[in-house]
Amino acid sequence: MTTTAQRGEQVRTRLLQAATELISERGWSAVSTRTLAQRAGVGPGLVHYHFTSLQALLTEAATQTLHTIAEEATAHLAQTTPHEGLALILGDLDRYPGDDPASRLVTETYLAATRDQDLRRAITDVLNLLRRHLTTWLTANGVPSPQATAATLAATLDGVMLHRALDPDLTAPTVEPVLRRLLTPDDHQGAPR
Amino acid sequence: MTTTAQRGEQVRTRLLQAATELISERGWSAVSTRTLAQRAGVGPGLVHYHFTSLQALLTEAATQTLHTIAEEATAHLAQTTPHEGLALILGDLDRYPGDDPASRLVTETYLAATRDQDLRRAITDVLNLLRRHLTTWLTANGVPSPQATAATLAATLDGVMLHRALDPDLTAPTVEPVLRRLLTPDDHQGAPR
DNA sequence: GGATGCCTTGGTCGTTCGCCCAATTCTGAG
DNA sequence: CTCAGAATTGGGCGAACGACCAAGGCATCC
Repeated sequence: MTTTAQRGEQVRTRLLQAATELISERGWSAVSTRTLAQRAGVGPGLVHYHFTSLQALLTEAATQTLHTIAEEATAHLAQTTPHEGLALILGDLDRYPGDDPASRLVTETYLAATRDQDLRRAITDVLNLLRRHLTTWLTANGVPSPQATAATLAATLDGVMLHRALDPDLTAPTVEPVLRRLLTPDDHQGAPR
Repeated sequence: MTTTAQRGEQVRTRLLQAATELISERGWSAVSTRTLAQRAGVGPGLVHYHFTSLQALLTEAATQTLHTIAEEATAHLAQTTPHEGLALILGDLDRYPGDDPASRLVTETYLAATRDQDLRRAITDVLNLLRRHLTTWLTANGVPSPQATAATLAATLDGVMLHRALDPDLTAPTVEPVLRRLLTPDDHQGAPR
Protein backbone atom coordinates (compact mmCIF):
# COMPACT_ATOMS: atom_id res chain seq x y z
CA MET A 1 0.00 0.00 0.00
CA THR A 2 2.29 2.77 -1.24
CA THR A 3 0.44 5.88 -0.17
CA THR A 4 2.73 8.24 -2.04
CA ALA A 5 2.42 6.41 -5.33
CA GLN A 6 -1.35 6.24 -4.92
CA ARG A 7 -1.51 9.96 -4.35
CA GLY A 8 0.53 10.47 -7.49
CA GLU A 9 -1.94 8.40 -9.47
CA GLN A 10 -4.82 10.34 -7.96
CA VAL A 11 -3.28 13.61 -9.08
CA ARG A 12 -2.80 12.21 -12.58
CA THR A 13 -6.46 11.22 -12.66
CA ARG A 14 -7.57 14.61 -11.35
CA LEU A 15 -5.52 16.32 -14.06
CA LEU A 16 -7.18 14.19 -16.74
CA GLN A 17 -10.60 14.97 -15.28
CA ALA A 18 -9.82 18.68 -15.19
CA ALA A 19 -8.65 18.46 -18.81
CA THR A 20 -11.95 17.01 -20.05
CA GLU A 21 -13.84 19.75 -18.22
CA LEU A 22 -11.70 22.58 -19.54
CA ILE A 23 -11.63 21.34 -23.13
CA SER A 24 -15.42 21.52 -23.07
CA GLU A 25 -15.60 24.88 -21.36
CA ARG A 26 -12.89 26.81 -23.16
CA GLY A 27 -11.95 24.82 -26.22
CA TRP A 28 -8.97 22.62 -26.97
CA SER A 29 -6.43 25.30 -27.74
CA ALA A 30 -7.52 27.54 -24.88
CA VAL A 31 -6.59 25.12 -22.11
CA SER A 32 -3.46 26.28 -20.32
CA THR A 33 -1.22 24.48 -17.86
CA ARG A 34 -2.03 26.96 -15.14
CA THR A 35 -5.82 26.81 -15.32
CA LEU A 36 -5.53 23.04 -15.60
CA ALA A 37 -3.46 22.79 -12.44
CA GLN A 38 -5.73 25.20 -10.60
CA ARG A 39 -8.84 23.21 -11.54
CA ALA A 40 -7.17 20.02 -10.37
CA GLY A 41 -6.07 21.74 -7.17
CA VAL A 42 -2.37 21.13 -7.65
CA GLY A 43 0.73 23.16 -8.41
CA PRO A 44 1.42 24.33 -11.96
CA GLY A 45 4.60 22.29 -12.22
CA LEU A 46 2.81 18.96 -11.79
CA VAL A 47 1.40 19.04 -15.31
CA HIS A 48 4.83 18.56 -16.83
CA TYR A 49 5.81 16.05 -14.20
CA HIS A 50 3.01 13.58 -14.91
CA PHE A 51 2.83 14.27 -18.65
CA THR A 52 5.44 14.98 -21.28
CA SER A 53 3.53 17.98 -22.61
CA LEU A 54 0.20 19.75 -22.41
CA GLN A 55 -0.84 18.22 -25.72
CA ALA A 56 -0.10 14.73 -24.43
CA LEU A 57 -2.33 15.35 -21.42
CA LEU A 58 -5.20 16.64 -23.52
CA THR A 59 -4.83 13.78 -25.99
CA GLU A 60 -4.93 11.14 -23.29
CA ALA A 61 -7.88 12.74 -21.51
CA ALA A 62 -9.93 13.15 -24.68
CA THR A 63 -9.20 9.69 -26.05
CA GLN A 64 -10.10 8.07 -22.76
CA THR A 65 -13.35 10.01 -22.41
CA LEU A 66 -14.44 9.39 -25.99
CA HIS A 67 -13.74 5.70 -25.62
CA THR A 68 -15.99 5.60 -22.57
CA ILE A 69 -18.75 7.49 -24.36
CA ALA A 70 -18.60 5.18 -27.37
CA GLU A 71 -18.79 2.09 -25.20
CA GLU A 72 -21.67 3.41 -23.11
CA ALA A 73 -23.66 4.49 -26.14
CA THR A 74 -23.51 1.02 -27.70
CA ALA A 75 -23.46 -1.09 -24.54
CA HIS A 76 -27.11 -2.16 -24.43
CA LEU A 77 -27.68 -2.31 -28.16
CA ALA A 78 -27.11 -6.03 -28.68
CA GLN A 79 -30.61 -7.39 -28.06
CA THR A 80 -32.62 -4.55 -29.54
CA THR A 81 -34.36 -4.03 -32.87
CA PRO A 82 -33.19 -1.07 -34.96
CA HIS A 83 -36.09 1.10 -33.84
CA GLU A 84 -35.68 0.16 -30.17
CA GLY A 85 -31.94 0.72 -30.34
CA LEU A 86 -32.37 4.07 -32.05
CA ALA A 87 -34.70 5.19 -29.28
CA LEU A 88 -32.15 3.97 -26.75
CA ILE A 89 -29.26 5.91 -28.28
CA LEU A 90 -31.25 9.11 -28.75
CA GLY A 91 -32.57 8.80 -25.21
CA ASP A 92 -29.01 8.64 -23.94
CA LEU A 93 -28.18 11.68 -26.04
CA ASP A 94 -31.11 13.58 -24.53
CA ARG A 95 -29.84 13.11 -21.01
CA TYR A 96 -27.38 15.86 -21.71
CA PRO A 97 -28.59 19.47 -21.71
CA GLY A 98 -28.21 21.65 -24.78
CA ASP A 99 -24.65 22.79 -24.40
CA ASP A 100 -23.43 19.84 -22.37
CA PRO A 101 -19.73 19.20 -21.75
CA ALA A 102 -19.63 15.75 -23.35
CA SER A 103 -20.95 16.91 -26.72
CA ARG A 104 -18.56 19.80 -26.93
CA LEU A 105 -15.67 17.58 -25.92
CA VAL A 106 -16.41 15.24 -28.81
CA THR A 107 -16.49 18.03 -31.35
CA GLU A 108 -13.47 19.82 -29.93
CA THR A 109 -11.52 16.59 -30.11
CA TYR A 110 -12.54 15.90 -33.70
CA LEU A 111 -11.32 19.33 -34.72
CA ALA A 112 -8.09 19.09 -32.79
CA ALA A 113 -7.50 15.68 -34.37
CA THR A 114 -7.36 17.28 -37.82
CA ARG A 115 -4.34 19.24 -36.64
CA ASP A 116 -2.49 16.63 -34.56
CA GLN A 117 -1.40 13.32 -36.01
CA ASP A 118 -1.13 11.41 -32.72
CA LEU A 119 -4.57 12.50 -31.63
CA ARG A 120 -5.97 11.72 -35.05
CA ARG A 121 -4.80 8.13 -34.90
CA ALA A 122 -6.23 7.66 -31.41
CA ILE A 123 -9.60 9.17 -32.29
CA THR A 124 -9.87 7.27 -35.55
CA ASP A 125 -9.51 4.08 -33.53
CA VAL A 126 -12.39 5.11 -31.28
CA LEU A 127 -14.54 6.07 -34.25
CA ASN A 128 -13.88 2.73 -35.90
CA LEU A 129 -14.77 0.97 -32.67
CA LEU A 130 -18.09 2.81 -32.55
CA ARG A 131 -18.77 2.01 -36.20
CA ARG A 132 -17.93 -1.65 -35.65
CA HIS A 133 -20.41 -1.90 -32.78
CA LEU A 134 -23.12 -0.25 -34.85
CA THR A 135 -22.34 -2.42 -37.88
CA THR A 136 -22.58 -5.60 -35.83
CA TRP A 137 -25.90 -4.49 -34.44
CA LEU A 138 -27.32 -3.47 -37.81
CA THR A 139 -26.09 -6.67 -39.47
CA ALA A 140 -27.79 -8.81 -36.85
CA ASN A 141 -31.04 -7.02 -37.61
CA GLY A 142 -30.88 -7.39 -41.37
CA VAL A 143 -30.49 -3.71 -42.17
CA PRO A 144 -29.19 -3.32 -45.76
CA SER A 145 -25.60 -2.08 -46.31
CA PRO A 146 -24.86 -2.08 -42.60
CA GLN A 147 -21.36 -0.63 -42.87
CA ALA A 148 -22.39 2.48 -44.77
CA THR A 149 -25.45 2.85 -42.57
CA ALA A 150 -23.35 2.65 -39.42
CA ALA A 151 -20.91 5.27 -40.71
CA THR A 152 -23.76 7.60 -41.68
CA LEU A 153 -25.61 7.04 -38.42
CA ALA A 154 -22.49 7.82 -36.40
CA ALA A 155 -22.03 11.03 -38.36
CA THR A 156 -25.69 11.94 -37.86
CA LEU A 157 -25.49 11.44 -34.10
CA ASP A 158 -22.48 13.72 -33.89
CA GLY A 159 -24.21 16.23 -36.15
CA VAL A 160 -27.25 16.26 -33.90
CA MET A 161 -24.97 16.85 -30.92
CA LEU A 162 -23.35 19.71 -32.76
CA HIS A 163 -26.62 21.35 -33.77
CA ARG A 164 -28.20 20.87 -30.38
CA ALA A 165 -25.54 23.16 -28.97
CA LEU A 166 -27.21 25.91 -31.02
CA ASP A 167 -30.78 24.62 -30.85
CA PRO A 168 -31.70 22.88 -27.59
CA ASP A 169 -35.02 21.80 -29.09
CA LEU A 170 -33.37 19.32 -31.42
CA THR A 171 -34.14 16.36 -29.17
CA ALA A 172 -35.20 12.76 -29.63
CA PRO A 173 -38.91 13.46 -30.28
CA THR A 174 -37.88 15.53 -33.30
CA VAL A 175 -35.09 13.38 -34.62
CA GLU A 176 -36.31 9.87 -33.94
CA PRO A 177 -39.26 9.68 -36.32
CA VAL A 178 -37.14 11.16 -39.09
CA LEU A 179 -34.27 8.77 -38.72
CA ARG A 180 -36.69 5.89 -39.17
CA ARG A 181 -37.43 6.71 -42.75
CA LEU A 182 -35.23 9.59 -43.73
CA LEU A 183 -36.07 11.30 -46.99
CA THR A 184 -38.37 8.54 -48.18
CA PRO A 185 -41.53 10.06 -49.61
CA ASP A 186 -44.72 8.04 -49.65
CA ASP A 187 -44.33 5.12 -52.00
CA HIS A 188 -47.08 6.14 -54.39
CA GLN A 189 -44.75 8.89 -55.71
CA GLY A 190 -42.69 6.48 -57.78
CA ALA A 191 -39.01 6.97 -57.05
CA PRO A 192 -36.83 7.99 -60.04
CA ARG A 193 -34.27 5.59 -61.56
CA MET B 1 -13.97 57.67 -56.84
CA THR B 2 -12.25 57.89 -53.50
CA THR B 3 -9.16 55.77 -53.97
CA THR B 4 -8.11 55.94 -50.35
CA ALA B 5 -11.47 54.86 -49.04
CA GLN B 6 -11.52 52.02 -51.58
CA ARG B 7 -8.12 50.85 -50.41
CA GLY B 8 -9.42 50.91 -46.85
CA GLU B 9 -12.33 48.72 -47.85
CA GLN B 10 -9.96 46.37 -49.64
CA VAL B 11 -7.87 45.99 -46.51
CA ARG B 12 -11.01 45.27 -44.51
CA THR B 13 -11.97 42.58 -47.00
CA ARG B 14 -8.47 41.08 -46.96
CA LEU B 15 -8.60 40.90 -43.19
CA LEU B 16 -11.93 39.08 -43.32
CA GLN B 17 -10.55 36.68 -45.93
CA ALA B 18 -7.43 36.04 -43.84
CA ALA B 19 -9.68 35.40 -40.83
CA THR B 20 -11.66 32.65 -42.58
CA GLU B 21 -8.42 30.99 -43.65
CA LEU B 22 -6.82 31.12 -40.23
CA ILE B 23 -9.91 29.96 -38.34
CA SER B 24 -9.83 26.83 -40.50
CA GLU B 25 -6.10 26.29 -40.23
CA ARG B 26 -5.48 26.98 -36.56
CA GLY B 27 -8.85 27.04 -34.85
CA TRP B 28 -11.00 29.90 -33.63
CA SER B 29 -9.19 30.64 -30.39
CA ALA B 30 -5.74 30.29 -31.94
CA VAL B 31 -6.10 33.19 -34.38
CA SER B 32 -4.07 36.17 -33.21
CA THR B 33 -4.07 39.75 -34.36
CA ARG B 34 -0.47 39.48 -35.53
CA THR B 35 -0.81 36.35 -37.67
CA LEU B 36 -4.02 37.80 -39.04
CA ALA B 37 -2.33 41.02 -40.09
CA GLN B 38 0.63 39.17 -41.54
CA ARG B 39 -1.63 36.91 -43.64
CA ALA B 40 -3.48 39.95 -44.93
CA GLY B 41 -0.18 41.70 -45.64
CA VAL B 42 -0.84 44.70 -43.43
CA GLY B 43 0.48 46.12 -40.17
CA PRO B 44 -0.67 44.64 -36.86
CA GLY B 45 -2.33 47.85 -35.80
CA LEU B 46 -4.85 47.79 -38.65
CA VAL B 47 -6.89 45.02 -37.07
CA HIS B 48 -8.10 47.32 -34.32
CA TYR B 49 -8.51 50.21 -36.68
CA HIS B 50 -11.04 48.48 -38.94
CA PHE B 51 -12.67 46.35 -36.24
CA THR B 52 -13.59 47.02 -32.63
CA SER B 53 -12.00 43.78 -31.45
CA LEU B 54 -10.51 40.53 -32.69
CA GLN B 55 -13.69 38.67 -31.77
CA ALA B 56 -15.78 41.10 -33.83
CA LEU B 57 -13.56 40.47 -36.84
CA LEU B 58 -13.79 36.69 -36.50
CA THR B 59 -17.54 36.84 -35.94
CA GLU B 60 -18.14 38.95 -39.03
CA ALA B 61 -15.89 36.78 -41.19
CA ALA B 62 -17.44 33.50 -40.06
CA THR B 63 -21.03 34.69 -40.30
CA GLN B 64 -20.49 36.04 -43.78
CA THR B 65 -18.80 32.84 -45.00
CA LEU B 66 -21.40 30.52 -43.48
CA HIS B 67 -24.18 32.56 -45.01
CA THR B 68 -22.59 32.15 -48.43
CA ILE B 69 -22.14 28.40 -47.93
CA ALA B 70 -25.76 27.96 -46.85
CA GLU B 71 -27.05 29.86 -49.86
CA GLU B 72 -24.85 28.01 -52.33
CA ALA B 73 -25.77 24.61 -50.93
CA THR B 74 -29.49 25.23 -51.36
CA ALA B 75 -29.40 27.43 -54.45
CA HIS B 76 -30.32 24.84 -57.08
CA LEU B 77 -32.61 22.73 -54.95
CA ALA B 78 -35.91 24.24 -56.00
CA GLN B 79 -36.75 22.17 -59.05
CA THR B 80 -35.35 18.82 -57.88
CA THR B 81 -36.90 15.70 -56.38
CA PRO B 82 -35.63 14.67 -52.94
CA HIS B 83 -33.31 12.04 -54.40
CA GLU B 84 -31.95 14.38 -57.04
CA GLY B 85 -31.50 17.18 -54.55
CA LEU B 86 -29.77 14.89 -52.09
CA ALA B 87 -27.31 13.86 -54.79
CA LEU B 88 -26.78 17.52 -55.61
CA ILE B 89 -26.00 18.51 -52.03
CA LEU B 90 -23.73 15.55 -51.39
CA GLY B 91 -21.96 16.19 -54.67
CA ASP B 92 -21.25 19.75 -53.59
CA LEU B 93 -19.96 18.42 -50.30
CA ASP B 94 -17.62 16.04 -52.14
CA ARG B 95 -15.95 18.87 -54.03
CA TYR B 96 -14.03 19.58 -50.88
CA PRO B 97 -11.14 17.31 -49.90
CA GLY B 98 -11.18 15.49 -46.59
CA ASP B 99 -9.89 18.20 -44.32
CA ASP B 100 -11.07 21.17 -46.36
CA PRO B 101 -11.11 24.68 -44.96
CA ALA B 102 -14.85 25.25 -45.38
CA SER B 103 -15.88 22.23 -43.32
CA ARG B 104 -13.55 23.09 -40.51
CA LEU B 105 -14.71 26.68 -40.52
CA VAL B 106 -18.30 25.58 -40.06
CA THR B 107 -17.47 23.35 -37.12
CA GLU B 108 -15.12 25.84 -35.52
CA THR B 109 -17.81 28.48 -35.75
CA TYR B 110 -20.48 26.24 -34.23
CA LEU B 111 -18.22 25.56 -31.27
CA ALA B 112 -17.22 29.17 -30.81
CA ALA B 113 -20.90 30.13 -30.95
CA THR B 114 -21.60 28.09 -27.82
CA ARG B 115 -19.22 30.41 -25.96
CA ASP B 116 -20.08 33.80 -27.50
CA GLN B 117 -23.61 35.19 -27.40
CA ASP B 118 -23.26 37.59 -30.34
CA LEU B 119 -21.83 34.90 -32.57
CA ARG B 120 -24.47 32.46 -31.41
CA ARG B 121 -27.30 34.74 -32.48
CA ALA B 122 -25.72 35.34 -35.87
CA ILE B 123 -25.08 31.65 -36.52
CA THR B 124 -28.52 30.60 -35.34
CA ASP B 125 -29.95 32.93 -37.96
CA VAL B 126 -27.89 31.25 -40.67
CA LEU B 127 -28.88 27.79 -39.46
CA ASN B 128 -32.55 28.74 -39.47
CA LEU B 129 -32.15 30.10 -42.99
CA LEU B 130 -30.67 26.80 -44.13
CA ARG B 131 -33.44 24.85 -42.40
CA ARG B 132 -36.10 27.05 -43.96
CA HIS B 133 -34.73 26.43 -47.45
CA LEU B 134 -34.65 22.70 -46.85
CA THR B 135 -38.12 22.71 -45.33
CA THR B 136 -39.58 24.54 -48.33
CA TRP B 137 -37.95 22.08 -50.68
CA LEU B 138 -39.10 19.02 -48.72
CA THR B 139 -42.63 20.36 -48.37
CA ALA B 140 -42.91 20.93 -52.10
CA ASN B 141 -41.98 17.29 -52.63
CA GLY B 142 -44.44 15.82 -50.15
CA VAL B 143 -41.87 14.50 -47.71
CA PRO B 144 -43.58 13.78 -44.35
CA SER B 145 -42.80 16.02 -41.34
CA PRO B 146 -40.64 18.35 -43.45
CA GLN B 147 -39.51 20.58 -40.57
CA ALA B 148 -38.09 17.77 -38.46
CA THR B 149 -36.62 16.16 -41.54
CA ALA B 150 -34.90 19.39 -42.56
CA ALA B 151 -33.43 19.87 -39.09
CA THR B 152 -32.18 16.30 -39.01
CA LEU B 153 -30.81 16.47 -42.53
CA ALA B 154 -28.92 19.67 -41.75
CA ALA B 155 -27.42 18.02 -38.69
CA THR B 156 -26.49 14.95 -40.71
CA LEU B 157 -24.73 17.01 -43.37
CA ASP B 158 -22.65 18.79 -40.75
CA GLY B 159 -21.96 15.46 -39.06
CA VAL B 160 -20.72 13.99 -42.32
CA MET B 161 -18.45 17.01 -42.77
CA LEU B 162 -17.13 16.49 -39.28
CA HIS B 163 -16.47 12.78 -39.72
CA ARG B 164 -14.95 13.20 -43.15
CA ALA B 165 -12.17 15.22 -41.53
CA LEU B 166 -11.18 11.97 -39.86
CA ASP B 167 -12.24 9.56 -42.60
CA PRO B 168 -11.81 10.92 -46.16
CA ASP B 169 -13.66 7.88 -47.54
CA LEU B 170 -16.99 9.04 -46.13
CA THR B 171 -18.13 10.48 -49.47
CA ALA B 172 -21.38 10.65 -51.39
CA PRO B 173 -21.27 7.07 -52.77
CA THR B 174 -21.27 5.81 -49.18
CA VAL B 175 -23.71 8.25 -47.64
CA GLU B 176 -26.23 8.78 -50.41
CA PRO B 177 -27.83 5.31 -50.58
CA VAL B 178 -28.14 5.29 -46.81
CA LEU B 179 -29.81 8.66 -46.52
CA ARG B 180 -32.47 7.46 -48.95
CA ARG B 181 -33.86 4.95 -46.56
CA LEU B 182 -32.04 5.33 -43.32
CA LEU B 183 -32.54 2.57 -40.82
CA THR B 184 -35.51 1.08 -42.63
CA PRO B 185 -35.19 -2.70 -42.72
CA ASP B 186 -36.88 -4.60 -45.49
CA ASP B 187 -40.62 -4.36 -45.09
CA HIS B 188 -41.21 -8.10 -44.71
CA GLN B 189 -39.62 -7.90 -41.25
CA GLY B 190 -42.70 -6.31 -39.71
CA ALA B 191 -41.70 -3.15 -37.91
CA PRO B 192 -42.61 -3.04 -34.19
CA ARG B 193 -45.30 -0.62 -32.99
C1' DG C 1 18.09 6.12 11.67
C1' DG C 2 20.02 7.39 7.66
C1' DA C 3 19.64 6.90 2.75
C1' DT C 4 16.93 6.45 -1.54
C1' DG C 5 13.84 7.17 -4.30
C1' DC C 6 9.00 9.49 -5.96
C1' DC C 7 6.05 13.42 -5.46
C1' DT C 8 5.31 18.31 -5.00
C1' DT C 9 6.20 23.23 -4.63
C1' DG C 10 6.87 27.72 -6.39
C1' DG C 11 9.30 30.37 -9.15
C1' DT C 12 11.94 31.90 -13.69
C1' DC C 13 12.85 32.01 -18.75
C1' DG C 14 11.77 33.69 -23.23
C1' DT C 15 7.76 34.25 -26.05
C1' DT C 16 3.40 35.74 -27.45
C1' DC C 17 -0.97 37.66 -26.52
C1' DG C 18 -4.95 41.72 -27.21
C1' DC C 19 -5.17 46.25 -27.26
C1' DC C 20 -3.60 50.87 -27.62
C1' DC C 21 -1.42 55.11 -29.53
C1' DA C 22 1.91 58.66 -31.13
C1' DA C 23 3.87 59.45 -35.38
C1' DT C 24 3.87 59.16 -40.40
C1' DT C 25 2.08 58.74 -45.12
C1' DC C 26 -1.12 59.65 -48.47
C1' DT C 27 -5.14 61.67 -50.88
C1' DG C 28 -8.90 64.34 -52.39
C1' DA C 29 -11.18 69.05 -51.48
C1' DG C 30 -10.66 74.05 -51.31
C1' DC D 1 -0.38 74.55 -53.67
C1' DT D 2 -2.20 73.76 -49.13
C1' DC D 3 -4.16 71.31 -45.68
C1' DA D 4 -7.66 68.53 -43.07
C1' DG D 5 -8.59 63.96 -42.36
C1' DA D 6 -8.56 59.15 -43.33
C1' DA D 7 -5.38 55.21 -43.61
C1' DT D 8 -1.36 53.03 -41.93
C1' DT D 9 2.88 52.02 -39.41
C1' DG D 10 5.51 50.04 -35.76
C1' DG D 11 6.46 49.87 -31.15
C1' DG D 12 4.97 49.61 -26.15
C1' DC D 13 1.90 48.00 -22.26
C1' DG D 14 0.74 44.51 -18.73
C1' DA D 15 -0.66 39.90 -18.65
C1' DA D 16 -0.61 35.13 -19.65
C1' DC D 17 1.49 31.47 -22.04
C1' DG D 18 4.46 26.42 -22.23
C1' DA D 19 8.26 24.56 -20.52
C1' DC D 20 11.62 23.91 -17.21
C1' DC D 21 14.14 23.30 -12.73
C1' DA D 22 16.31 23.73 -8.15
C1' DA D 23 14.74 22.77 -3.61
C1' DG D 24 12.07 20.62 -0.25
C1' DG D 25 8.77 16.97 1.77
C1' DC D 26 7.77 12.23 2.88
C1' DA D 27 7.08 7.34 2.73
C1' DT D 28 9.79 3.17 2.07
C1' DC D 29 13.78 0.21 2.29
C1' DC D 30 18.58 -1.11 4.06
